[in-house]
Amino acid sequence: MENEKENLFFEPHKRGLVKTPLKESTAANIVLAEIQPDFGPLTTPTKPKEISQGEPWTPTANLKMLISAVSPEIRYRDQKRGLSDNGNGLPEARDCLHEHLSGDEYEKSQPSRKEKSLGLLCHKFLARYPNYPNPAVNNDICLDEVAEELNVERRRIYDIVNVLESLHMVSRLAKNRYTWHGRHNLNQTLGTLKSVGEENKYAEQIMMIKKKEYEQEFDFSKSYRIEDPIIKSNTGQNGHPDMCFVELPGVEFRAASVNSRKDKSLRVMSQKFVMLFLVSTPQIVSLEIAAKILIGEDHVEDLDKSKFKTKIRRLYDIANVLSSLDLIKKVHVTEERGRKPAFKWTGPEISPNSSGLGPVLPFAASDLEGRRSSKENCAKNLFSTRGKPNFTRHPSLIKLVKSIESDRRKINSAPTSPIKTNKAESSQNSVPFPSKMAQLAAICKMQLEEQSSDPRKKVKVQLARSGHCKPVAPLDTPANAELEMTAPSLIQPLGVVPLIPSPLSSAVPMILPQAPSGPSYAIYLQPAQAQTMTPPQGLSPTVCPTPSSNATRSKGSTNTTTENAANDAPKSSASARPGSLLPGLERQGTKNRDREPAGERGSKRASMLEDSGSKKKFKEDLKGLENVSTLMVSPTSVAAVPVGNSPALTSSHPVPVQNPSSAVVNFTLQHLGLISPGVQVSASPGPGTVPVSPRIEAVSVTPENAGTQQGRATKYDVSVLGQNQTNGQSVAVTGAQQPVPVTPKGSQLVAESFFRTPGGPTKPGGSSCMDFDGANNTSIGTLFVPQRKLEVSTEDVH
DNA sequence: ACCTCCCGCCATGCT
DNA sequence: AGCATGGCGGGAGGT
Repeated sequence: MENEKENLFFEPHKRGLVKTPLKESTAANIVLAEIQPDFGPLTTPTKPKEISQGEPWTPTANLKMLISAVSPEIRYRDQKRGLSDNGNGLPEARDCLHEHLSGDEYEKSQPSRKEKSLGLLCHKFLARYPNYPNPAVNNDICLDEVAEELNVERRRIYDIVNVLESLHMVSRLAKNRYTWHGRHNLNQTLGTLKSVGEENKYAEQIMMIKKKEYEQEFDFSKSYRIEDPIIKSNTGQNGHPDMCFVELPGVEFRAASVNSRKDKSLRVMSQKFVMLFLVSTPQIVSLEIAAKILIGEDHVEDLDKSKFKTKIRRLYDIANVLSSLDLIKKVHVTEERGRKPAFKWTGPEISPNSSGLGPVLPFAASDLEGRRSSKENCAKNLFSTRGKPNFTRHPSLIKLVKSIESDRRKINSAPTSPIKTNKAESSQNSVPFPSKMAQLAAICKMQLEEQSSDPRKKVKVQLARSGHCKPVAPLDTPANAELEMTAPSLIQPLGVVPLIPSPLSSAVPMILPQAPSGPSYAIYLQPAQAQTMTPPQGLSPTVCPTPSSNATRSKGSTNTTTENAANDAPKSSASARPGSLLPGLERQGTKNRDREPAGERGSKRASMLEDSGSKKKFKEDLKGLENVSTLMVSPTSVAAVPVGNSPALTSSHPVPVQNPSSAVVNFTLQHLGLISPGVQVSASPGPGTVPVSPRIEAVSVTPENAGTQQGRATKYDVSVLGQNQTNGQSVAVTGAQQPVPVTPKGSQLVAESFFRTPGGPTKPGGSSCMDFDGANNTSIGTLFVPQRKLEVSTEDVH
């Protein structure tokens, strides 16, 4: 029943009509279909495949598909094989080919394991939907259809969807059906996750683990136990209950039944994993540490090797999806002991609580109880943990959400129509370009960069633009986003607002319909604990360092660099960029940009794009910077930290998180060797604040596969880095030019389906930054870092 | 030999 | 009972 019903819905991207249940019939057919598309795109603009057929997003999707096809990995493989099809690397295509091929060829054609990777699959999946979908359009996703179209088992789709769900990029509508939200909620979600992570003292936990590791190193006799008592103790005992699944209004799980599943561990793990990145200063998290922390929360005691291994496996799964989203990228941290797989956050810098959650909490607390029941339905399971839900939504919000949702549903259900044509056109337009591949690559790259960079602004997208816009919505969106970008305020506000955690204030915002700039839904989840909790930031200085500069700040520099590096492969294609030329492409690029402040991205982009040569160089430079910034290694660090350093850890009270956090961060960094003792890292709070400025003694980076580069080891001076960053930032700022701001942000649309709360953005507790500094100073003095050298090498994520 | 992580069995829980 | 979900870990491809 539901199935049928679900089937009836048509997915936006698909051509609506179809939905035949029939298709299940033969996989072979499916395969073929897919293949065609894949091939087709390269040569023909037309989209053959059924999948995207008419969708508005098709063009984009096609591009993405192509890009993915062109991905370094694939190319690499092709080279090995000697295959050089244009991007035919896609598995599906191969499958089809099989029939025609024989023997070796067949083997060659067979999809390699990589081709079947979750990351690639996720790319394909993401290619189907716009980053910023038009809420007015039906954004339903039918898992069955997707699985068929992508020619994968449904099980795989669940893996992807679960992670996306954890980021609120999709929400479950019903059995087999999800609604695509894209990145509209991403910033908020990340802000919330960051807040939660801070509350949970993840930074401290990370420190503790590292500390232990160090100690162990020194003390060879000790065995390395995965489990960390400390961690354990920290968790939960501190009075910090585990967190609950972070939910955003409008994004919550709709199907109660579905929602109630048991633990949804993958979702929870995903959120926690993301939290680790958000709270750690270097924003590099090794799988080992992540696994330990995640395990620690649940059952420290049980830790055993197999459990650890399983956790690692899951983390890889999650990491693959996050990588596809350009939120993280794989790197390696090399220590004396050896290399450890790790991931670096390449997503947007998030302001500490953009969502404003922290403050909100208080209310939540009251609500909690009442809400709890309802909440349970929705999310409780997510974060299973202990019982108390840390975050919840304000009742009023819930109501609003419901009404909104209902509206949205209506809208969605409404005959959407449209869209595809535009896309098709756009896609075609793009086609004209000489080298499609190049274009694609460029696009991809850009997108990646943008995406990764910052989300800060989320724009809502609305597209209001007239007419065709709608259909095109997705595409348009980007433009809008850009416009909004101007309103970095969303994110930045942090600085402005005093840390004060005014719960109320935060709460209020939520209710508000949103300001134009506001991120999409607001929401907040607050921990049940709120009571105990003090607003995280609150404590300390309210001052925000860089309010004005936020845009420029760190994020731009760091993230950007990273992204650039990551994306390099395609670079050559940059030329394609000319947005004007390619509507479709452009749009995509734009989309990505949305998140960020226009300035940074634009500037970056511009520079990059301008000439490939310079671009390349630029890229390299960035990369170097990136490496540095991210990793910084300090060979000699010192060690030991006073355990005491983090009283907070031990203490259960709601101590001001930030202080501890900052201290922790510093501590952590030092341990890691990322920063030298003298150096302090600023927490990144802010939207862009630059995180680290430590001097790096030596960094060795391993180039990613992308080809990017060369380089391996490079040493950077801090000062240099700083400069670079600065420059970059400034540049970026100026660069703000993003093309297109066509529409006024105004987005009235907002009202339609989404409502955003201004609050989130505004409230940010910018404080964290400040706090950190203070904390750092103090902590720094005391901490010692063990000597070790760390190297980080970035690799492409498979 | 280790790192990744695909694959799909099978438990869980809703319909 | 049947089906949708998704936990889980064996084992194999990659490097």
